[in-house]
Amino acid sequence: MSDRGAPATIRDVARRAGVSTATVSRVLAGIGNPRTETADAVMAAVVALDYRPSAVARSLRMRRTNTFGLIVTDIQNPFFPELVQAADDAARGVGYSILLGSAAYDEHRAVHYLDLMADRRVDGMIVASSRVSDESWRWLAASPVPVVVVNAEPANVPITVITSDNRGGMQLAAEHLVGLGHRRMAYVRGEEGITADQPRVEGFRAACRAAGIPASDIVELHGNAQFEGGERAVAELVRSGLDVTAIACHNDITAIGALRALRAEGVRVPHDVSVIGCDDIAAASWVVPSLTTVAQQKAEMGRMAVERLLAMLDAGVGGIAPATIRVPMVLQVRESTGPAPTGGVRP
Amino acid sequence: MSDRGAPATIRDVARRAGVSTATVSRVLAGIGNPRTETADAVMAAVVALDYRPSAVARSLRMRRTNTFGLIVTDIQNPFFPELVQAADDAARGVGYSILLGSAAYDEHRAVHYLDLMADRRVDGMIVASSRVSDESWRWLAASPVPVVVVNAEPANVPITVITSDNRGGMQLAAEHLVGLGHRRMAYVRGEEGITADQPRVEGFRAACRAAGIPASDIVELHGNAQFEGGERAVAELVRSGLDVTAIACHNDITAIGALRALRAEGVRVPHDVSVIGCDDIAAASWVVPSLTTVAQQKAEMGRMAVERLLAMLDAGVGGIAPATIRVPMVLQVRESTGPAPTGGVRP
DNA sequence: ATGAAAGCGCTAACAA
DNA sequence: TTGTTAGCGCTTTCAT
Repeated sequence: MSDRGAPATIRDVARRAGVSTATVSRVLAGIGNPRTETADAVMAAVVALDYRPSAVARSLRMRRTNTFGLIVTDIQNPFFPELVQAADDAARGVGYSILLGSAAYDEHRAVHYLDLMADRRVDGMIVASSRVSDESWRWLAASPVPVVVVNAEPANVPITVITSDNRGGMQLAAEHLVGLGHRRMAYVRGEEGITADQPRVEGFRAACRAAGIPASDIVELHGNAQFEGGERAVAELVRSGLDVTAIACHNDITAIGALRALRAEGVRVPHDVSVIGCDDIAAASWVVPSLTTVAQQKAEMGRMAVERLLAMLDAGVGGIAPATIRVPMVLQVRESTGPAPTGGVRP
Repeated sequence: MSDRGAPATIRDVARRAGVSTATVSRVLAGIGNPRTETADAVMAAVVALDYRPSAVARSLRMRRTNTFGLIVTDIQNPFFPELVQAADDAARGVGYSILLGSAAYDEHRAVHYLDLMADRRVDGMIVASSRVSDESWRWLAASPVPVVVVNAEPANVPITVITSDNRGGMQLAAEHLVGLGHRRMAYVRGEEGITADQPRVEGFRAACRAAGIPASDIVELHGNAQFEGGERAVAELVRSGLDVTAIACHNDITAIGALRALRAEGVRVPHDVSVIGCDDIAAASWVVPSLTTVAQQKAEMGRMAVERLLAMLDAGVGGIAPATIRVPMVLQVRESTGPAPTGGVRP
């Protein structure tokens, strides 16, 4: 066998096969026309020694690591795992791996991973985190390694961005509700300053306006993009006696919090009030009633990010100009939305 | 500035500072007593060139990568992200990074990552996936790099294992239900062959037996550790008219499926029937009623796995004997369990 | 078709 | 205190 402490090196293989290291390298890479005899000897030695070429040494020599860095806002946020999986699939398919960093909503950690990935000489980076300082965005944009930003939109920085069409998505949501006859509605916003917050609420309002609904008929509530935020905001709304027939939420987690608050207050969904979310996380189809939502195409975005990176690598320096790609969202109708009741909230 | 194509190397720094590369290396590593003058010159050059030591070159030279591989069954399964985050936190704290692989329930992919991580010369591996062949387990156990297995129990292989006390956990669940007066109960099992399935159902039955409940009062149903499995199994149970006052489920996702089926059939939880899950995923507190469950200490396990790896590294070859560490589970009482009704399922 | 040798960027003896 | 030098394991000219 092999494993006597240190792993076998290419020299061990060469010696055992009675050839030079160059030949071993060539045979393994499928370069040139080695004599069958030679190739066989090499392969035999490889098997006998359980030889695995060191990716470390190869990276040093080749000046590429075949690795992409991927930084996400928070791997515990159910939005990200699907993106990560898709990116990894796409990368694996072309011989790349993903080095993952979860910033856990902390800017310092995001910076830590930025540094880490630079140190590790990743061949490209995907930054799917909005918790990044302007300074870091500029640093990234100026970096010689290809960078793709996902679901964040650094202002005034020339960098490639792939993002869901948040505005268009929430327009879809509003149109869906309006189509069901809703006119007096509430909108629970996400956290202040979060990238998607502004475009989403704007899209919602724009579609309402287009439908002839006065802006004053839309009441804005403040959530925090978390379960508790949605729960609290909607509980207060109900207790304050405001009568709306539909509630749109910044994201699914907020909407699920809203569902719970409505349930607690004895408001039936969708009979009395309709609820719509955004993102389409797994739990959206688990809750009762299951949540109508506008889905982000997470897998698609993960795949696109990797493909873009590969294209940039392929094109070399300055080959591909930074662009912003807006991925459409798609309406996912489930049980939590229905026709507007003719009376008020509590018939 | 710096970024003129290739990143600065230690030689660039040395030249600019007017010293040798060895001195740069020492100053940066804080070794020896460099003259202030020298140190200053080096640091100045480092800053000027935005020099970042190449982790690749360092790894080659040091024969360690400061990286741990972590393979999970499926990053999209809500159980894993918390484990991953905790492992990463623990690793980062001591200068290590985590190279993540999500096997997506596919044995081939698991093997792919095993190979990948061996090629990358990770300093240790955490395998949190039960979808690994016996052959791979043996290969891992024989590997010179430290390995810790999480939540899987390879048979007859000397390897370090950290696992939740599944048996004890489900005993807690049974005791909780029995304490509430339940005697006729159902248990929805997980997928056949899944590691935790057997111990969990055994623990449940053992506690029931200890409470004097005849085995025939416990009806076993077959799920698949997914939402649909729980939903289907429980829907059939209700329609077949079997009257139980409590349903224990292999995991939370199954239990959430069960909740939905009960709701659809008009069975009230916990008034008519109590439901208890296992794992404690985030969605357990989002559903209505929120789910009583037995929590796995995922973060704790992630942390322990890294600590163990570090200890093994520290101890050197054969320093620490393989052991199986069983982490206790903890009962998390929420809304889905309550006193057994005096009548049958439908009062 | 194959081998010798240089070198990727770093660290660690060993010298001075 | 600092410099010189020899690799770590691989790929790739350039010879042969």
